[in-house]
Amino acid sequence: MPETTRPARKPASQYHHGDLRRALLQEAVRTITEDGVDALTLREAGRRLGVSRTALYRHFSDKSTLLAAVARDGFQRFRDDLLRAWSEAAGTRRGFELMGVAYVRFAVANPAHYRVMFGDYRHLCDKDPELKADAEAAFRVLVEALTSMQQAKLVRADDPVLQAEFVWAVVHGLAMFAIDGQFGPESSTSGELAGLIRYALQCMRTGIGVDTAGAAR
Amino acid sequence: MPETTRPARKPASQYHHGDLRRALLQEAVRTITEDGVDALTLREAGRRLGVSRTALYRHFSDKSTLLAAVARDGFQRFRDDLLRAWSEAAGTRRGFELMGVAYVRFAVANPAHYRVMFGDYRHLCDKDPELKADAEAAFRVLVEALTSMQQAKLVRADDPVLQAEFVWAVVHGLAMFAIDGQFGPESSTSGELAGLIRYALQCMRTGIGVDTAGAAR
DNA sequence: CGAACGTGTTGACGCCGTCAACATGGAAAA
DNA sequence: TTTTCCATGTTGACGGCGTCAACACGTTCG
Repeated sequence: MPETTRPARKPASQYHHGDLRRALLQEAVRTITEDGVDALTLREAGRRLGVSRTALYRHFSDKSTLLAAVARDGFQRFRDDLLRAWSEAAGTRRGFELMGVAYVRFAVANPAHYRVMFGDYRHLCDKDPELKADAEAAFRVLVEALTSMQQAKLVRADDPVLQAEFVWAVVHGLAMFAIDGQFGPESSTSGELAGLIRYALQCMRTGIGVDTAGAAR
Repeated sequence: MPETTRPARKPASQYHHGDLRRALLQEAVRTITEDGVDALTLREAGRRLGVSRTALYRHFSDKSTLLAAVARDGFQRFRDDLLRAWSEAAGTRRGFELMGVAYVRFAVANPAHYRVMFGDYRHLCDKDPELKADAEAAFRVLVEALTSMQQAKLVRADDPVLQAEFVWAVVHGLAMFAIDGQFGPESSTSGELAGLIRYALQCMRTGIGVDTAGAAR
């Protein structure tokens, strides 16, 4: 009758929650996504889960460790999204663009979560060393996509890490525009944003493409 | 001493501070730069200035309004830096690159301040509408530089705002790398960073330059 | 002179993160 | 089986925080 693994049971007595760590992480992500990171409160999270205010300390050493876990969760979902988009047309220019769109879409759909991931990355890494591995795993999707495109002669055969860092910079910047609206004089109509994305993709393609004169300097 | 429940008060000479608003802003910038935004406390700021914990409320409506003022201050210095770098060789490719370097240098020199500026831009704009104007003024430096380079036929004559947004995205991404270290496998030796910057500048130049085949799509 | 007002002060409130001490109950050891 | 142990959850307490209300001071202007 039990569903999953052995520790999965919460009978009459709810003294032990079952998987409080997971529930706390999930609740934190929900709160951050819905109301922003400032709205995240250990006490309130406990309240919502029907658990006391300090129960959390059995699973996270303090608040910023919880935040680091939120960031890790973000990088994992993020990597999944990128990978899914890429594998929809892997090895092609279209797959690459799908990945770019998936990137911006993630940031737009989870702006607060995205900000946690990149807002104080260094400090969070100190709190949970595994965060770095998750972040790098997401980044590696991009590096490997570029590597395979290099083999297909779709982009110039530069150092793929450098190339990936450049591409990341562009797409991250686009994501920030999408999240924050723009500095530019006027409206943030979604058409504007789409135009910017198209333009940036074109510049990027020209910048790293093979169909271009090589490198000076 | 007369007797009317009179607690110790400051000497009359210091009762009015003179320019408390400016001092508070300056102190907030200092704290954020030295110890990060989480270390900023209204009470502590008051303490450091020898002023009571609520004196601040005569000059800022709440804490995030103070933060918005910090961001404005940042955008103003930022604009100055960009403008100074550009005018060192205005109208030339070199001036443009100097500007890029100045951008990253600002972010590296003031990482926490930089994060306040871009961390929750939208929310801060709600708190102080003039922030938007300051941010746009900084952005305009870039737009105007590109415009003048278009006239000199140093870059392609695309919509200068779109072009500036693309360039901003690249440089902002580089700045994030510089602040956070990288995701990439290895160390963030300053040589690594310099290499990335050089590579990105080259890609960017190819991407927006005139010496390239025009636009597809 | 006195009233009004901008500026700075104290007191109080409720919320927060965190620590220490205690309670509980399932699993391992006896 | 019974006993012990330990991971997990609870209550109490502490100091710090942002903010509001009420009050004090000193300048300025009628």
